Amino acid sequence: MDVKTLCLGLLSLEDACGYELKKRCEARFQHFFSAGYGSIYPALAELAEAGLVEDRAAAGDGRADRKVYRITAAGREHFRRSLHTMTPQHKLRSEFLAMLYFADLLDTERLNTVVDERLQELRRTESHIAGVERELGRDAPAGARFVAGFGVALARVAADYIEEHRHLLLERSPARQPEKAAAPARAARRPLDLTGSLP
Amino acid sequence: MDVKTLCLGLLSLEDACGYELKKRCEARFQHFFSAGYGSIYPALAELAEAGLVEDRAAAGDGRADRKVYRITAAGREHFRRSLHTMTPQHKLRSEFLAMLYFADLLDTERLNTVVDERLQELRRTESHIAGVERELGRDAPAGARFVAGFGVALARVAADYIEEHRHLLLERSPARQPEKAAAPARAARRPLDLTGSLP
DNA sequence: CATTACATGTAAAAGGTTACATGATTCG
DNA sequence: CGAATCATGTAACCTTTTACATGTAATG
Repeated sequence: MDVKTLCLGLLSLEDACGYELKKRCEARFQHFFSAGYGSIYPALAELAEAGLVEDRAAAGDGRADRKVYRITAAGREHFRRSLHTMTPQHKLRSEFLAMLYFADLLDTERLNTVVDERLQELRRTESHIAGVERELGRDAPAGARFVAGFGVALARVAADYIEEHRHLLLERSPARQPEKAAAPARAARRPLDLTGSLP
Repeated sequence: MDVKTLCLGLLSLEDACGYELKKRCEARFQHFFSAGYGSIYPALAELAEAGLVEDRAAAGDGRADRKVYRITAAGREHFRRSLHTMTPQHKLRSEFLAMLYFADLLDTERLNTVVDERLQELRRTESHIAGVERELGRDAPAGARFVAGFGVALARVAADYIEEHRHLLLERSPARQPEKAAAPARAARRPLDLTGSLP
């Protein structure tokens, strides 16, 4: 599901202009999807060209003029069909975890800064989604509640794991320690085979 | 951290050819990073051009000839520096969660299939990383153990949450139920404002 | 008066995925 | 003997990110 499809989905719930769409993405999907103006505006233009949405100019009383998009019957049908057709991916790319994998190469201060920042972000996310969750009444769509609950649960566990295990990252492995002691730096390298179970 | 930097990192642990690098990514980083040949081979070429790695041809006894890459002193320094310079991102893009947000629009069968498949994937991932973790001895780098433990913990919680809460997705919200009863389909739409707390 | 929020776009660049092209060897 | 594994690469394509360009209005 690309930004285009997600916009269509959001428009299936409520009319909006591009700017609002971005705000809604941030509010609801913060923890698992992001979209910038650079992808939203072109996406809306393509949707309109395909007849899946229509736009009407709305004079912003006070604010700037807006272009409000409304989904068409064809758009609704298209979205529903794409939900049934696509194979939903779930992709994580974490430079944070990649970095920690090489924790041996980081000095203590840097390591602590990075971990602290990630922790803050996770706690912020956790409380933000918890807030969203609270505002959803019993009559809110099941999906919205499920997704919010999922986000809270995951953020909490991630933060807890990091807090409970971060101390392990400071126990430098004996194999690399010698470098500090002016050793020739290459002689001590013992290539561990971590290839793992599968291939 | 792009594929280029990650390759450099892997080469800081052990010499390898492009093919091996991909296998190692899959084995160790499966749950938070992916890289195809289409990004690894060009990355290695660029690293070599920049003098951060060197390659020597290795006659594959039996197998095809390989190009084995070894990190240079400059490469080691570059990698260490980039670990200290970069701002580590953590990006999740989940079409799965996006889809569940719109669970109202899915028929029961489709919903169950999608959820079951995600669950299987999570359980596979969980046991795979747990396997990797078991093979890491006490002398393995702290980062490798931390990252594996993190992966197991998260995969477990994600799967558990889904199993415990999936039933909620089948309770269709009353606001959308009328569609089944041949209602005009648009009249009943009550646009809930889910904009959320922040902006 | 300055900054933030509202509002819409474009263009270039970066990056990754997919498909293609090729070939040896091993395993069942 | 056919399939899977090992092995290297290229090129087109798709998407997203970033930077740019512009302007109003509310807020502090």
